[in-house]
Amino acid sequence: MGAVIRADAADLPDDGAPKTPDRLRRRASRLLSQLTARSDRLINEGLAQVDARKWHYAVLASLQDFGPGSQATLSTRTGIYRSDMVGVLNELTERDLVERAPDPDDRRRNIITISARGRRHLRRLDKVLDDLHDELLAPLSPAERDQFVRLLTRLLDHHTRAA
Amino acid sequence: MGAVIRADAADLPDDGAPKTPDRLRRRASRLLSQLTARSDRLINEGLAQVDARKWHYAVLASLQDFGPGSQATLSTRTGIYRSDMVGVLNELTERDLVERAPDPDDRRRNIITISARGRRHLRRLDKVLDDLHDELLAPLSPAERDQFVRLLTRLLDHHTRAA
DNA sequence: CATATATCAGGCTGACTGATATTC
DNA sequence: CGAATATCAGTCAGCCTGATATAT
Repeated sequence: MGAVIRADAADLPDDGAPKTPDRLRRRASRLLSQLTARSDRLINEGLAQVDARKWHYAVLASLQDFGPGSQATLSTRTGIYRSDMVGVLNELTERDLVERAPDPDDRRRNIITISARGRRHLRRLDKVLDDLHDELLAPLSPAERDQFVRLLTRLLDHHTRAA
Repeated sequence: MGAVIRADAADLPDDGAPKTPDRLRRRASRLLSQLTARSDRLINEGLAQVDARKWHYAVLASLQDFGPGSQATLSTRTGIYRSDMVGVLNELTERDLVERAPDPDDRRRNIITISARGRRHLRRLDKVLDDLHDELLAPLSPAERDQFVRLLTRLLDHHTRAA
């Protein structure tokens, strides 16, 4: 056999294709959104089993760790949009996990307080979330999980401050 | 002064609150979804300036790197849902970036092919995306960016195979 | 007056489900 | 017949904008 005839696309003038065609798999933005989709589904399904949603956790933990606050305060603390906060608090008050009372000093505000039931519920949610995150981060060693969280935090901080 | 009176919440019996109240900031799932929101916005806005969306990139890159394929094939290659693929391909054909032709061998199928214009457009998109990812990953060193991508990939692989 | 707060109505994107007609 | 394909209709959550009424 003489010279091999090479006619496949890989030998045509490079028209922008990388040698290893994994640009689709290596784009951080794509990895992020795909992984987040899985993560969200995992967390949502897990929390649904204890009649909760991730917003519930965010609000309850914020109240427990930083004390009562107005809806606007909670909004910035949790990252939930002010317009979506109403619905979340409706769900939480329905379940008697928080109390929503008008602020006597500033009657524009509501003051949101966590209830005893809310504190109990929060402890439960923290356990559930620990397990779910164990599942989410299963392939990583403890050190790698730390590293991962640190990298995410640095990126997020950069993009929240810069905004 | 005798014994200090400690009455603030930090000294009450621990009711589930960690000593450092950063559970909200440390949950990988929350970091992921918040960072992804920023990332998606960044990418979408950047691509919008060249009349593109991220699905466009996914389809074009998949065609360029793996060759023509049916819509079902593209769907699995890109992660775009079969039901959403129709609309994406409509946008791409409108712009003459791909061609959609019935498969003579199996008339259920359409065969999607990238056009010369599509290849040019893809090169442009790759440059735009390089810049956008530079912005997205700005706070990380090259080694850290690699590490980040590797961690994301391992997690995503784990959760896609397991599914 | 401008500002802040809570609320409501709605848009847009992305992920996903289910049904249907056509073809294999 | 069952299975695959492309298409369409529509749900749902998350993020976000804008308007409004009320109070500061």
